[in-house]
Amino acid sequence: MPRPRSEKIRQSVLAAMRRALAAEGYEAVTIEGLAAEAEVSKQTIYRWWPSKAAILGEALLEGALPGAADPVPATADLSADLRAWFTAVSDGLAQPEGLAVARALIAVTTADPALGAALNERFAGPIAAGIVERIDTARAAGDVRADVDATVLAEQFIAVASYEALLGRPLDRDRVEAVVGIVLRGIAAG
Amino acid sequence: MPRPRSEKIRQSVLAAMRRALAAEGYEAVTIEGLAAEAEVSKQTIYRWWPSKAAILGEALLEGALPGAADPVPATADLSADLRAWFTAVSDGLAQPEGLAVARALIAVTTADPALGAALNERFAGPIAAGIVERIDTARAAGDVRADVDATVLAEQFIAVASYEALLGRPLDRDRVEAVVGIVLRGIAAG
Amino acid sequence: MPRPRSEKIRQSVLAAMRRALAAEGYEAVTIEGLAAEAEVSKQTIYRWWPSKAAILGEALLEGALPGAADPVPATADLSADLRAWFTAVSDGLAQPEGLAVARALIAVTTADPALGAALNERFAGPIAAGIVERIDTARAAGDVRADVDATVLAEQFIAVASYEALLGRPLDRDRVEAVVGIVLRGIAAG
Amino acid sequence: MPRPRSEKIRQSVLAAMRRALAAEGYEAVTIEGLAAEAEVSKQTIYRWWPSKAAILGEALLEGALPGAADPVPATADLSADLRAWFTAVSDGLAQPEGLAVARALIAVTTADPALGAALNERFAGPIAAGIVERIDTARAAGDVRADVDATVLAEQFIAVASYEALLGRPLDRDRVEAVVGIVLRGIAAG
DNA sequence: GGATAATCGAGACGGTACGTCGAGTCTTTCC
DNA sequence: GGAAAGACTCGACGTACCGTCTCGATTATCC
Repeated sequence: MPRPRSEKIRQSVLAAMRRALAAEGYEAVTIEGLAAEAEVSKQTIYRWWPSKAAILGEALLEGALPGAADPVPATADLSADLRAWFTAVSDGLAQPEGLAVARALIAVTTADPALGAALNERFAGPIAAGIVERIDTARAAGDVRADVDATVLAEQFIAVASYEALLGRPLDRDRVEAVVGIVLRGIAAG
Repeated sequence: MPRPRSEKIRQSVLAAMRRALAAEGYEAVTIEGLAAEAEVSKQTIYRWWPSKAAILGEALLEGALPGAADPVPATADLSADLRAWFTAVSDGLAQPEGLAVARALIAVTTADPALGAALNERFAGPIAAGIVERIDTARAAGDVRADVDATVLAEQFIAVASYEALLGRPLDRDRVEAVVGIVLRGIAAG
Repeated sequence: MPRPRSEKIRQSVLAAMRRALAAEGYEAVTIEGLAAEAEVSKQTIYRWWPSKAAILGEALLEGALPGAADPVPATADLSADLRAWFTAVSDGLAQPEGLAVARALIAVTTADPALGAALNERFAGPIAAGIVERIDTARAAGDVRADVDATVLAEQFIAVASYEALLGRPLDRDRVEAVVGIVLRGIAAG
Repeated sequence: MPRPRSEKIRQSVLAAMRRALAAEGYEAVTIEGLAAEAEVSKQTIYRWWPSKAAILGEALLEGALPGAADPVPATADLSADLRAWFTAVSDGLAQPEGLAVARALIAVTTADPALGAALNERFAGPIAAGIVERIDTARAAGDVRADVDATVLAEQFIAVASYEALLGRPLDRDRVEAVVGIVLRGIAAG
């Protein structure tokens, strides 16, 4: 009997969050401002989301996520694949929205580590999984040493990307090359 | 001619910042709370520091900084040296204060990228320099490939440490081992 | 649609103002103190009143006002009537609250002449009107000279009362007698 | 042996007070502003004056005081004399500085009745004395009834002037005429 | 002609209040 | 019952003056 939650409202709040994120940065976003921007009452926001961070999480889940949208290619050439993928990620972080989103994710995590960890799991998890899978394929093909921990490696890429986003200093071609080069040699089969 | 600035007050504010950081996290720190904790008037804080972040910066410059206090050893064994250093850094981030400080640094950077970059330069810079120096020594000794960019490598370590601090998931022995292992093989001479 | 303004809060702020006025005097009244005393948030006060003076004005409009409560009697004896009325006014100013209110009115006026003039119009106006009316009646009865400006006369009484309130030196019987005596003779019909 | 108090400084503070009074009104005057304006240190002000009001008092004692500078004329015509004097007083209150000074006096009194009473005694006293003297002369000449209390009468004039200053509505020719007319008839000998 | 002692400028300092902002919660009315 | 509108409490913001407190640096006097 009760009136169902309005999907339109939900979308307009998430959209407002995405816009605000790019425009002012996560810390500067206020629930009040979001409500005004989305033409929704504060109460409605508080009814459906427990925190600003939760809105961010939902907004990211539904919007384009830099990195998430970049699946690791799987040609026969591991080196070229990683290079291509990492380049795509860097390009994503070079876009204003991509940078804003990544930073927002970092900001949330410093404020609420538990939630941050959950969000991270949600977003970085699949990315890491993609890399691990690609490495495993390469290992099966004999291109990668048997004792390499693919998880550690995936995290290394993610850490570098995250750090560069934090500093707002996206990696250029050369640095991508250098990072991939070092790591690849580190894991290449004897 | 006027009464000189009180060094005692300065120290007590910085100490209050360090205590608050460990106890509540950077975002939860309040100028008002700081003033109360340091038994100093708000006005005095506003007179000498332009922002919460500036206090943090100064507090870090004068207090123990995790990582900064850990110089890279320089024995004949590059592998052992990096392992020892990175272990020390990880241990620093496993301490509550070390973790709090690192997270605070990250939080500041998301809120004010320019200032964050400056602080980062100030703190991460010397650390990176230490690593670069160690690598160069190793290169001179023929242990490292000539074409390796030591700067990229240093940043890789810092990025990993930073990312782990962000997630509050300090590296254990095995992960340190894995990271150093991969990187080392990646740069090892022929 | 929104929740309506709370009348209870409004009353409790006005009451706090009246209490504070009598206890400490207008200048010593603080918005912060008012909020605490009325158990209301500062924000709520700022939402509804633009200034301390505005609260005072409203408080007076609704509370007992010395002088306002004393209508000019209208027996056949003009002299007795004015004497009785002016005695009542003096008695009002001899009460602590009456004195506090009168002084507050004066204090507001020195700080914000425009507002003060408005308040004065609001409070002194009706009083003056009462006197003017009584004089006109007397004039019709042939007790007062035709050329007397009743307005000037009314203001003379009010000015004396105001001045005595300012100095906190309420008029005693004899002075009331003297003032009324002089004025009455001055206006008596030939 | 010690260096004596600087008269120059004293004067410059008093001058600053007079200027500030006319420019912003008594309540808006701050010790800090006074110090800046007079190019004197706060400490020096606090050394020599216990309060803002004390500075005002001293400034008035030495500066031109409206009314104080207007002695009651003493020709043979009491009516003309009072008219002339009260006109002069009204004119003084019509000047910006005169008005500012009178209002400042009133403001001080509402804030600190005791000090206000003292200042009033100091300033209004001589004026009242002048009127009383003139009335007494007139009485001796048989122009004024024997039973008239000259003090009450003097205060009546002062009260009217004060009230008009408070409201910032200086008396014009006609009102001066009306006030003096009523009072004079009220005290005229049989 | 120094020594000396209070004056003075500058401004640091602990307070108190200012007026504003946003976080969350609550209440009313409309749909 | 969902939603808009906005009243309400709370806590922090950054600012302005208050009155007190050091600090040199600067004079007048008096030996």
